[in-house]
Amino acid sequence: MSLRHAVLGLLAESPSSGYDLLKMFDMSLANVWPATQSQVYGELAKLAADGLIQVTEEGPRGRKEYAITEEGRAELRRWIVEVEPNHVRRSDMLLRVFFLGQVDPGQARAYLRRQAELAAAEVARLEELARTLEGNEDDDLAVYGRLALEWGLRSSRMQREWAAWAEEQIR
Amino acid sequence: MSLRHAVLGLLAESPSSGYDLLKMFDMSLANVWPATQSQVYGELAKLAADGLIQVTEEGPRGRKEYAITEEGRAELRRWIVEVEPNHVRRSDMLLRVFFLGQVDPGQARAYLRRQAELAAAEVARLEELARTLEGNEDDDLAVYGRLALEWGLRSSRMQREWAAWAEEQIR
DNA sequence: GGTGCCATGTAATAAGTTACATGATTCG
DNA sequence: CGAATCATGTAACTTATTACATGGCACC
Repeated sequence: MSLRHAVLGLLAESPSSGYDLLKMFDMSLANVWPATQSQVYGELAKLAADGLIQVTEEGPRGRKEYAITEEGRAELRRWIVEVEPNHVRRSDMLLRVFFLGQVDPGQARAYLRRQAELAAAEVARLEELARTLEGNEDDDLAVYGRLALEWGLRSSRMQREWAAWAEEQIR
Repeated sequence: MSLRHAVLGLLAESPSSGYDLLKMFDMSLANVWPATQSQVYGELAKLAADGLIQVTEEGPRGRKEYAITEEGRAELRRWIVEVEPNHVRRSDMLLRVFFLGQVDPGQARAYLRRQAELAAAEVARLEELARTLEGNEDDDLAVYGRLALEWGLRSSRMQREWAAWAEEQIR
């Protein structure tokens, strides 16, 4: 049920329309919890039905602005502090590693080299993103988003180094 | 479509029944691509219908042993070397980080401390697992599984250190 | 007047989880 | 003979993806 809490979390920051939320998903949550348009609109309807958010304004073109309710805020806090993050993580990148014995060693090394390159590119992308965000420490989302970004950086660097190490192991 | 390739990969190693595969999923792939019983049996039926695997033996209690076909092996190799791993990764642990401004700083720090502890426990679990597996380098799965295990170790250590760092940032 | 963006929704499909349902065989 | 384990399958539900469908408004 994390999509629900992602929407709730964004609305806790500021009232927004589905369209606004979609942009926020693409800009700030894309690396952590991507969501599609159809998911967002559907979830907004359910959250409103459950009283966790409300329509506060209707604008042009059928625009509906939603705001979080007190009940919604309580639910968000409960989720943050009481619900254990679910630690199951699927990785088809690692799944392929298990089966690298099925291809020849040259291909296996090439696969790992490619993963190292992708990770290096990701490090560059995130470093660039960090520069873009620099100084923008106004809202909570930006402050705590930086912590998440740092996680991404460390994770990508780790993957780059692991892949290089793993390639070495295949002889 | 990774479940399909996970099953194919295990069958490439040795012919097995659904029941056998389920145990392999729980033992070796649990951290990388978990699967449930109903998924495995369903996928076996589809793979057989598509000619990528075949029933090679019927045992007691309706046991059906499946083996990969040449077609299946080709598809597995194609997937390993030609299909780009999908790099989207959802993390409700990091999603909560974005919204830590919604709870008080003490709770935010407690959250990060808890994540550091969970990561430390995971490091211990994987180190123990590495010791258990030591010397067992007979089959490809064990050899390449070690590479995946190393990824898990590095990842958990990174997370432990990141969480400790992040907790420090909240003042 | 037309292009681009704002804005919302639905439908179909795929993937994953949980629960239900059943029965055979082995071993002590 | 009873318990544990082996063994397979189906159904209901939830979550996520992709595609379809529609139309208003602003600005040039």
